[in-house]
Amino acid sequence: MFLEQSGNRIGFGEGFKSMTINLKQLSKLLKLSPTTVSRALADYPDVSAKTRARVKQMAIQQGYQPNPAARRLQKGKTETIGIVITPEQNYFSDTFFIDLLSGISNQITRAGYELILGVASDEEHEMQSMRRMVEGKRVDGMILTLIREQDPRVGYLLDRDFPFVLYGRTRETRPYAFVDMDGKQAFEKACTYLAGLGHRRIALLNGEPGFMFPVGCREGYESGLFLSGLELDPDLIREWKHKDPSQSSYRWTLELFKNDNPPTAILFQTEAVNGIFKGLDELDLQPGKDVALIGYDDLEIARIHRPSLSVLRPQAKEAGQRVVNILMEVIKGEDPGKFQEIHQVEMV
Amino acid sequence: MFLEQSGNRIGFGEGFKSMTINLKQLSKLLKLSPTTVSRALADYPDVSAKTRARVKQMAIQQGYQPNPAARRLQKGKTETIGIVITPEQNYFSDTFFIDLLSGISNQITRAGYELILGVASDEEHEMQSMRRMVEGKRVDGMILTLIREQDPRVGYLLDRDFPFVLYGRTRETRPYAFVDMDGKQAFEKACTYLAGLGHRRIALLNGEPGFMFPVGCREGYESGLFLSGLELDPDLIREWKHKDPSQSSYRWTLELFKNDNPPTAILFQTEAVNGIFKGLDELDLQPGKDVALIGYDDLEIARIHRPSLSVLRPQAKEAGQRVVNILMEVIKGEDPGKFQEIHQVEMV
DNA sequence: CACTTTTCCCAAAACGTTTTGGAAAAAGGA
DNA sequence: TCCTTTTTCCAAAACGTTTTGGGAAAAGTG
Repeated sequence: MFLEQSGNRIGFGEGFKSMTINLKQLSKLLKLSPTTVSRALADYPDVSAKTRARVKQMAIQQGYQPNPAARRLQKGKTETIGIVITPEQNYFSDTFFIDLLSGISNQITRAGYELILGVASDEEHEMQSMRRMVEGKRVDGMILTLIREQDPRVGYLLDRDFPFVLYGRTRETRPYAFVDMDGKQAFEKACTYLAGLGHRRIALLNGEPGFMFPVGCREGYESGLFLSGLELDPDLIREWKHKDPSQSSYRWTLELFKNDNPPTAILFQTEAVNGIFKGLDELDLQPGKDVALIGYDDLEIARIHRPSLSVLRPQAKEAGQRVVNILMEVIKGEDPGKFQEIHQVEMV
Repeated sequence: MFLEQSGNRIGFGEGFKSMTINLKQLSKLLKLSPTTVSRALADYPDVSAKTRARVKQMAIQQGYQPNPAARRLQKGKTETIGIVITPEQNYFSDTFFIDLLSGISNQITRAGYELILGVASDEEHEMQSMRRMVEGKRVDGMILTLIREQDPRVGYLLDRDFPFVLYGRTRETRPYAFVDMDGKQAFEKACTYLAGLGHRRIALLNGEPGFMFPVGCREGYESGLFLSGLELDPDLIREWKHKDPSQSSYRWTLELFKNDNPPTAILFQTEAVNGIFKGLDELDLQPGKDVALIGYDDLEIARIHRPSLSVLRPQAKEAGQRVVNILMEVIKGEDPGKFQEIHQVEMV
């Protein structure tokens, strides 16, 4: 048994592999018990101001960092939260998701937590990856994105009373926490705006059916038409599917203009942008001139290269931070039903 | 002291919060010592085949998973590896990076490890995030991407003998492990291919100076010109900068065609694609017809919507898997210098 | 049979924290 | 002064694993 092998500082020739100092070693240096040092660092009131200061100073000087594994074991918390992303869904076709992730990550770090990431190729692996995190006691909470109308993940987590927050919404009667963008309001605004410019034929190229977000967009679109006194033409609404080339945004764009009375404006979500441009190009229509376009998401393409395109820009970073703050509350035991936020979307 | 509060299975009304079973509880169920159960699960030879089978079956039946925190504390390994990404660099403008991440994540999961993610807005935070992981004993190894010619991260990790693998290369004399794409060979091939088609004026719109990858691309470009008997015209080489609009790929595209003897083909990296298209559009030049284009990276735009564009497609997913496998070896103590891989890039 | 070897199992220690439940010393109150 | 309260510290237990160092029983060996 050799407790004294600290070996710190009094340098060997080579750089020591992470001269990691212990609570025990630190306490020895301070001639205090580990208990006191631990409590000093945690600002417990039962350690005098003087020694607390002394401890903290020494801790900094020695570069002491509590071993996370030990800490987690004792506290019974992992201090990490999990997220699973799926490449399938074109996640990264714009800066939106990275902004969201950025907000999430920063806030998590600020809380001293860790973010662990799973990448799943499909719905099944998505669930599998999440179960590994939850059942393997690897996370204290989950963040869910790309929510479906019927989302098994939500039921799973609710069933076992596991903390989570949705970025988005789903059809579920039990209360749960979410942060969502107001797609309805955004599309309504965009629609009335276009109508105000004189457009009478406004098309909606809506996102993948099965997901929740397009539902709101459609509601907003319909409500916008109604408010503007325009009637809804089902032929001006299309839903593209990611996996089916015959129902791609490109195809649908071409289809839209086969109409005897073609649209003069199109509302869509970001993922459709390339298909739309390609389609318009083929039809010799100039975006912004022959056809007005308003897309949802802070699209790089739109911002830099296509001034002809209006966008609805969600504040993704802020939303990410909110998601984390809420999740922390839920982990603490707060009622998830209290946290249901719908954020407004600005039009640019 | 209440050791018997297992409370498993014999259900209460409500679903128990993650009926997490213990090694101790499991061993009690089996009437074995925790030691034996642990060793049975780890396939130690000193437990009989019969009990090993019995243990494993019970473990599965009870859904036993070892507590990661406890395991990590005891083993002195975190069983997690870290990566820091930066939104700045347009990381997500194409599927390339998500493919890389996907390969990394899957392989890490397969090894029973965890991937923790940092998102840093700039170089400074990038370093900071990495230090937190390394010095906070939160990871066993690091994966680095977007490597600069002079990259302080590499020096930092080498100095403290911490395991890491680069996706890319840097200027550093000490041996280190990396997986890189052969940008030189790819651009050389592309260049000679274009020359073979009769192009005599081939431009290079190269990536951000300071990063390592464009260096190889330029070498390949120059070598390709040489092999084709073409002479190098410095006026056909431009380097765009992410932060400087006056040196964007868009601006440079316009510039290139102010030349008395303008290019008939352009080589570039993916990030420049939008600027180039915008520029060509403005000049009334049709991509693929008036100007041949070859871009590096598996660009969604190119694949789906712009058949006129050739691409050099790195096998990002496979590369990600290799990075992880190599990192595992380095963590085991293998000499990093042994692992230096340069992957070929296919032209599509 | 007596001895050695092999097979199979286990008690105890260890990993590095935080928390629990005091206890000694100092301060306050009469 | 003596008793109570407050302040300040600490020893020991606990978190849930894996590893160490045997030890008892069973199986070979002569």
